[in-house]
Amino acid sequence: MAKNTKSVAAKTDPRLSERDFERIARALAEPRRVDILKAIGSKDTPTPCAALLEVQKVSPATMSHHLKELETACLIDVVRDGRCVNLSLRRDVLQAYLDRLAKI
Amino acid sequence: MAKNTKSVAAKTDPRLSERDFERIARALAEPRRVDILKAIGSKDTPTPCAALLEVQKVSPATMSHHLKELETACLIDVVRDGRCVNLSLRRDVLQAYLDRLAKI
DNA sequence: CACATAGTTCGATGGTTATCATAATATCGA
DNA sequence: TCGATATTATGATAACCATCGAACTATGTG
Repeated sequence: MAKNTKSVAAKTDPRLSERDFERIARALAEPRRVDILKAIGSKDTPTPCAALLEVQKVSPATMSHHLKELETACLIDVVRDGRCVNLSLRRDVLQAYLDRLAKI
Repeated sequence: MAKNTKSVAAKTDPRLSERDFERIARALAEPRRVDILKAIGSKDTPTPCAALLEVQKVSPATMSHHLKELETACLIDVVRDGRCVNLSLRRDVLQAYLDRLAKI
């Protein structure tokens, strides 16, 4: 997982590779993942995975799958804290994606 | 096809329904369709379908399929002129999608 | 009318993926 | 250490979708 994370540059002004760009587009193509992003982005503090499960009606396995997709697309940061996992939105990456699309 | 086209408001400041939003996201998830959009958007004048086929290495059937997806997502306007079909990018819809994503 | 040209539709095929149940892993508290 | 909690990995299933060839429609040209 670290392999793909590295393909996006540092937190400020990330340059998206073609692969990053495609991954982000595919990640955003699933409404459920957009909902998850919205939930994560609505708070300033990292969102616990468990909190997402209370809102989204999916199994933990499915949630884990979606979170991995979002992480692979570099759209979220994933930080483990004991048993819990906290998610935060990478607004810089989202913005980089929007900037790229706007150039069409 | 007209049914879905109507769900997007007039050319200025289109309001995207949830369905529109999801359709656009799915349309953009396919790199080939993004390439097609780029080609269409790179000119100020409508792009003939045949011109796209010269660049994109897909069969006419596949091209037709992708164009339909883009049209259904309201991302392009399709105008028939005799035997030819001319495509133009709906920048207002693309921008509406970007605006919506930026609110996450 | 006969033929060519430009796209579309249909059906089939192979690949991708969303979903879940179950099992596994990891961490914390008693 | 034992059991509970949180998440992840695995394997299976079903739905979705990109692609193409072949048949079809519509339009222009001789």
